[in-house]
Amino acid sequence: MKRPSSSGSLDALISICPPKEEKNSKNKQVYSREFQAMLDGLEEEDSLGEAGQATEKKRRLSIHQVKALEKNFEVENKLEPERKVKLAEELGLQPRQVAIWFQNRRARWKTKQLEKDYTILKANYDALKLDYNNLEQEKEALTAKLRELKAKLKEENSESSQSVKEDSPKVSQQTKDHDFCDNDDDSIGIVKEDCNVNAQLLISPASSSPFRFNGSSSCSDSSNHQWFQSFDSRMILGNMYHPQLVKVEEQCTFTAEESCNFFSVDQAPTLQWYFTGQ
DNA sequence: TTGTGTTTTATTGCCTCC
DNA sequence: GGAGGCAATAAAACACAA
Repeated sequence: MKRPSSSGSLDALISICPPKEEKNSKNKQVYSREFQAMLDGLEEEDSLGEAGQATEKKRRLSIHQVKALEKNFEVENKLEPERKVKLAEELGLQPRQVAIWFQNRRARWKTKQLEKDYTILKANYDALKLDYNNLEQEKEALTAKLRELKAKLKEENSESSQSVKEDSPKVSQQTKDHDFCDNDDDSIGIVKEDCNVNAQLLISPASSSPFRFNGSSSCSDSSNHQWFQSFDSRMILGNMYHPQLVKVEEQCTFTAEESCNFFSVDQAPTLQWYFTGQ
């Protein structure tokens, strides 16, 4: 027994021959109370040897005892000394047995609690993972869309520049003068006033958080990178969107020339395939 | 019936608190 | 220093398939 130096030694001796307990919990359920009491009496006699000596045998608590202990555990999972003694008296157990039962019960409860916590954490993790996967898919879809748009833009640019060259070299020169991205500070000033884009972007319905961009974005900087940043910030703030998207867009780099042509005053209408007419 | 895995009861050793 | 809590573990009791 634990701590034999203290009161444990007496408890140890007594607990070797615990009071009335059924040998088999099944018996308790099968027989009547009176008959069971008789059986218990016989068992108790059995547990004491012929000379009344204690035979060391571990015994399970009766269903009744366990139920009572469970009830008490529900009320308070720790035992004050008075409660322990009272409970022990009520159930015909040694206070030490009650204490041990509570101790073991607390250990079981803790294990179950850990399992519960693990289940909850795992569910959260799975949900997050699913969300992440959806975002990844969304990211890929957007990247593909961007690539497609860039290709179309390039195509349009090459076509229009060819036709302009053929029609009038003077107009071509004018276009060049107003070009947004000639790295000239003055030209940027012009673009600031004129460059205004109304775009509507529809994201695939498979998206976990489908959003609709309906933006009017003014170019405030010659850097295409920064333009995309402000563009995305609006989307994120307006749609509670995830930050990953910002990263995606930041990674999708237009070359300086591409972005310049994109916002060239003269070439704004070349995005007609992209606008919805709103 | 028996082997094996699980559950329950009890012990041990260490730690903290008063 | 004693009381009590906890983790780890032993051992008995139990459940169950083969």
